[in-house]
Amino acid sequence: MEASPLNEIDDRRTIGFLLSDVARMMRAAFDRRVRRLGLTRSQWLVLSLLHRRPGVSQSELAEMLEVERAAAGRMVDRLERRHWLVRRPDRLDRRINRLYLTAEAEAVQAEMGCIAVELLDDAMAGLSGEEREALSEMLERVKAQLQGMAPRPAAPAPAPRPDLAP
Amino acid sequence: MEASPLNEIDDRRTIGFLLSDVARMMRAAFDRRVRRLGLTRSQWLVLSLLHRRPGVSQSELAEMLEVERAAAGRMVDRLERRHWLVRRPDRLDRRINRLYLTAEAEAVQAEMGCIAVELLDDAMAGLSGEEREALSEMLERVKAQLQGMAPRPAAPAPAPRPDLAP
DNA sequence: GGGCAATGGTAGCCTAGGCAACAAGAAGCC
DNA sequence: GGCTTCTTGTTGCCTAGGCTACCATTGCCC
Repeated sequence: MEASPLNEIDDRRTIGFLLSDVARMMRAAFDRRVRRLGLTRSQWLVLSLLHRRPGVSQSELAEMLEVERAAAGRMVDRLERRHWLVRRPDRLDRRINRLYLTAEAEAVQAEMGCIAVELLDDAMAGLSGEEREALSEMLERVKAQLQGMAPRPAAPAPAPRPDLAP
Repeated sequence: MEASPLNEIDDRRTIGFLLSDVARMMRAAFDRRVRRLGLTRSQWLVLSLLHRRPGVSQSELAEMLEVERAAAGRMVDRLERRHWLVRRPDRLDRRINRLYLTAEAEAVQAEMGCIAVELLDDAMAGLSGEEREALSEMLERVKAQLQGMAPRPAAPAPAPRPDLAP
């Protein structure tokens, strides 16, 4: 690290900036490719999630997206306003909204998935298979580290992911 | 029946999601650590840039941040409103605003730099030096690839101007 | 039963960024 | 000179997300 030519900007080369740059550029590229469908990357993420788990609640959605409940709620607002999904009250617990895709959303969802895969392939074109493997493995480690640094809301439950099927 | 043998896309493990997750978490962690100073990560980025290049124009700033001019302009608005920087008109070109840090900003800038380095160190704690090197090298390659895919302002124009010169 | 804590969802305010349209100014070209 | 074109910056509208405070409902515990 002492070897870094610190005199000027090593800055933008720093992993932190690189990470945020790459993430932003990927989101932008995705949004650009799918704008004609009237959706964004984040919205597609919700759709694809709901496709595989119809009926989740907003809180569950938020947790799966790793996002605040408020943000998830607003996302649902936007998607509902455009008829990509519907909220339906839970029978037993009147606090809960259960979320279901509309037919059109189901139709579009798959197409978006293809686009996502294509984009990822394009973006990773410069990396070999092994490198991609290594990259995602390292990113997972970094993510785990960051999760450990996050402000744990309550219980630091170590392995609370047994089975969520009711 | 939490999908383990699921042929569906690995979802959250996919490099794309990992990237955006990690980037978001790093930004969040940074913001959390420096909120007491009244700044965010993005704002600090501007400050540190202006520290080393006082007098840049907004367009130059936008370019260095790799962000739209509008976004940069609003960032400058916020920072000016809180007296972290000042706009000063260029003598020769009345379109241009030149940007300069205030004294307080200069003072804070360094401290934030330390926090950034600390955070990065924490986040990367699980990676060896070589791995960090490899990671940033790969990210740079991905970024270059994405830049190549971006809508180049110059060339790709399909000549939407059917020659209006008489 | 009744009270209190936890949970689910919403609304308000904030930063951050994209895209598009525009005004003012500067530059280039007759 | 004047006309056209490019640049710089701003504004408006949009998504996206964080944080806080708040309401309604549920559950828990006594």
